[in-house]
Amino acid sequence: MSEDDIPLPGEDAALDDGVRRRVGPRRSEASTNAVLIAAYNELSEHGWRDFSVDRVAKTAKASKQTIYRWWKSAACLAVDAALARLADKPPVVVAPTADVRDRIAALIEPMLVAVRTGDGAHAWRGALLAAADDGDAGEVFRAWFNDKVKIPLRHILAEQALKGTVRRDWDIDLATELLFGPIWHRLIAMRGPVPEVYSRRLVESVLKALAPG
Amino acid sequence: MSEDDIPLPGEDAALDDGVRRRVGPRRSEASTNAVLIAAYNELSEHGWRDFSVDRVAKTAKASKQTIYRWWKSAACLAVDAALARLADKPPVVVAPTADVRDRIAALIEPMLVAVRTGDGAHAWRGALLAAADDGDAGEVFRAWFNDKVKIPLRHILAEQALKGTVRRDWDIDLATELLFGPIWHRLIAMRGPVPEVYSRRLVESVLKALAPG
Amino acid sequence: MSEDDIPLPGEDAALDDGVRRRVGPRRSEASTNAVLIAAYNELSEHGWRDFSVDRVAKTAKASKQTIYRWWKSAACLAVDAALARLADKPPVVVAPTADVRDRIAALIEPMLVAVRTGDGAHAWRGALLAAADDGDAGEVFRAWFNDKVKIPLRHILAEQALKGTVRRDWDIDLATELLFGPIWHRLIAMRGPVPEVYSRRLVESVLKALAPG
Amino acid sequence: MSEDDIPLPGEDAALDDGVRRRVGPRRSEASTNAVLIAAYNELSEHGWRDFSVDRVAKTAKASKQTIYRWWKSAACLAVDAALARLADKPPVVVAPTADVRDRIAALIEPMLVAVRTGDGAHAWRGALLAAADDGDAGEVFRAWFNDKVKIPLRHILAEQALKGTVRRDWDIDLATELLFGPIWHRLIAMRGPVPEVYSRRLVESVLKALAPG
DNA sequence: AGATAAACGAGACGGTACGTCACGTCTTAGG
DNA sequence: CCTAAGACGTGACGTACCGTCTCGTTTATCT
Repeated sequence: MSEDDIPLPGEDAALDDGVRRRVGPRRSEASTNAVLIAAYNELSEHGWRDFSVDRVAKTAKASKQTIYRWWKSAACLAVDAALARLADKPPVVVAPTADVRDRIAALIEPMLVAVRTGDGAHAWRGALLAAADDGDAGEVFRAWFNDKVKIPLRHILAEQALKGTVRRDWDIDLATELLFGPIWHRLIAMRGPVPEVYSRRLVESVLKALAPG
Repeated sequence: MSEDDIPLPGEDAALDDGVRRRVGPRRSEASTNAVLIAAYNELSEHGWRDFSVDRVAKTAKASKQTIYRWWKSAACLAVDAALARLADKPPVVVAPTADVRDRIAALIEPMLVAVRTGDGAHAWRGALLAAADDGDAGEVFRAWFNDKVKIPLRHILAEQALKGTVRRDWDIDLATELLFGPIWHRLIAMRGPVPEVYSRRLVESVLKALAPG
Repeated sequence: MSEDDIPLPGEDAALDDGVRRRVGPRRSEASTNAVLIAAYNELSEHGWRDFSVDRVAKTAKASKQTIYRWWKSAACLAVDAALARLADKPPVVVAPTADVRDRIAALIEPMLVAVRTGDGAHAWRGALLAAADDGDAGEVFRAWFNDKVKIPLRHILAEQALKGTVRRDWDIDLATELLFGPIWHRLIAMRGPVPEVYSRRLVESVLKALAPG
Repeated sequence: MSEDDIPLPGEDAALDDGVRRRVGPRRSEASTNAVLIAAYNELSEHGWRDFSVDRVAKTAKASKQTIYRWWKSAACLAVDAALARLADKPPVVVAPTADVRDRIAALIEPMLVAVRTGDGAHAWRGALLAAADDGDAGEVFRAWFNDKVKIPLRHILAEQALKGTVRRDWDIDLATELLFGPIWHRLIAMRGPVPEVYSRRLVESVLKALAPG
């Protein structure tokens, strides 16, 4: 969300000639980070319905103006905060030659790790609710989901279909739903944590559902 | 939620002998219904985060006190409103001798029908978010879910396990997650409607995941 | 207030002939007293603005219906409660042949005694405010004031005017104001208690203001 | 009340050196005035018990938050509103060499003028009740009373005592009570207006009570 | 002895207001 | 031009009372 509007310091917009584009200070990285961290904690402590921008501003020692300048809505901030926390972790790298089960598991692993702890579950539940409540926030979430899950999964399944381990009329929507739906069920509908040894089962059920024949 | 506290008029608590129960006016059925309907509409129009008890009270021509008297929280009211709407519809009846696929489909059909329309999807999305946000509301939802889905499904799967069409170590949690998770994914994460021809696919993936061998 | 509407038990309305007047139970004396006491305490604890009929009903174990049946408004109840407490005390009796100073002092003494204690001051302040706020309650108070103060004082002053110790054009309003105004000033404007040795001073200033010449 | 907390625009706090005091917007003068006027009207229309901050906010087009930010309580606002109205009028100026009767009369004249009209009487009755009901509001009123009445009167009486027209053991409390008590009696206890030609009589009774001998 | 009617306790009801909190916008002064 | 601070109008929160009402019980009088 935020990164799309105005470049963070460092990754300044390319200016073709010597013409100056903007004067004055750029977006403050310190402030941005403080807000994201405060928002994440706000989510994990107060959930989505009681998520308060006022409180985030106060704990981040940022002004509300600053928050509203860079995020469209509280919901966008909430989703951004959860995604930013996810992006902080080192990515799970799996060789393209690895077992298909491991490669699919790598797509859900980061989220599963994130919601393992109580705080993480609370925060992610809140972010999900924000994405469900608000159109813009929903788009932010779905853009991430498309990028990090749907497209990679599509590649994997296309490959497997060629190898014959996946039926020819495989459906990417069915696959993603079977992979993530159970997580949402645990997180949202059951309001519980997501158990540790879980990813294998999810991968298994996807592969069974997509198995040829 | 509401029905548990004080009986609605008509379904008065059985009194064995002449023992007096309560004096004074009973809970107003008209008011209860008006509130439930108004809450349902509020959910479908404003979603969960902007769900306003003030507005519900105003449109139902009820006082907020009356609402808070009978529902623990706005979230409980939201969930109750969605469940009440569901309970209004004639239940899907399937003979115990029917095909297992039809019997399982009957468990998800009411919800699928409810979220088919735009309003229904909005309202149920809101109710789900409410159940996710609030502990009490979550319990109301899970009690319903247990009653109407989990227990019936357990019966069916136990039967099938005896027949050998379902593996012996079947897991009721896996089954419910595979049945409903995809619906939550569509409704919450994708913020979209749930497609018409869907229930067969859900049933199929469950049966595949639970198939013996 | 209350006594005017329906007779208390015992002082039943005279019925000329054998014609039936009313059936059923009469006004409950126990309930009436409990309400008056509870109202007095309510006044002394919560003042007038936070005087709550609900609370009075609860502490008197009376129903609100019963209260509203016998008193026009909360203000009337408040004034009635204070006056009833005053009427409980044995009246100050002074012989008509006593010194004029003592006879006038006897008119203010009961009130001065009542507001000597902290509770009494609170309660009477509340009752005064109620009488000031509400027309009906004001009438109740003024009726009492007229009965117990103004008329007796008028008698005394008329006598004294004949004797020549009071100017011929004496003004009953001036007299009552000088007698009670200072009490209101202490009670209302200064929010304080009324000092012990006070009545002599009040009487003195009245007599000085009304002295002939 | 209000003026003490944060300076109104214009009367900014003196800053000795270049030290910064506060950033951000200052208290809105327009809003303050609108609230005071609305509160005065609210008092005169609804009295004290039915004084509604909601209504004041609505008619002043101000938010309740703004009201509670600058006034401790509804009672404080009520007293402030009446005092502000009084302060608007040009003060009654009397030369220190004028007749003592006129100088004392000047102390009660503004209030007498204020309560001459029906609206004024209603509003001031309300303000008095507010000051009687609430400790903080009482202090605001008494501070004003001390400033504008008690201290000036003390000066006058001290002078007169030296001249011998007032007894040596004069009592400032007795004096103020005799001056204002009758006004409260009319306003509060009798719920009536205060008659036009009144101030002379009040002054007279004070001087008589304090006369030497 | 019923039957009748009123008073009672309890408390639900539609309202209004409370005092607080958060929203998103706007204003000020510093860097 | 960004930032922190924070005042502003708007409106919702959950609670407390208002005065009216509806219950089922109790009590007193009349047939």
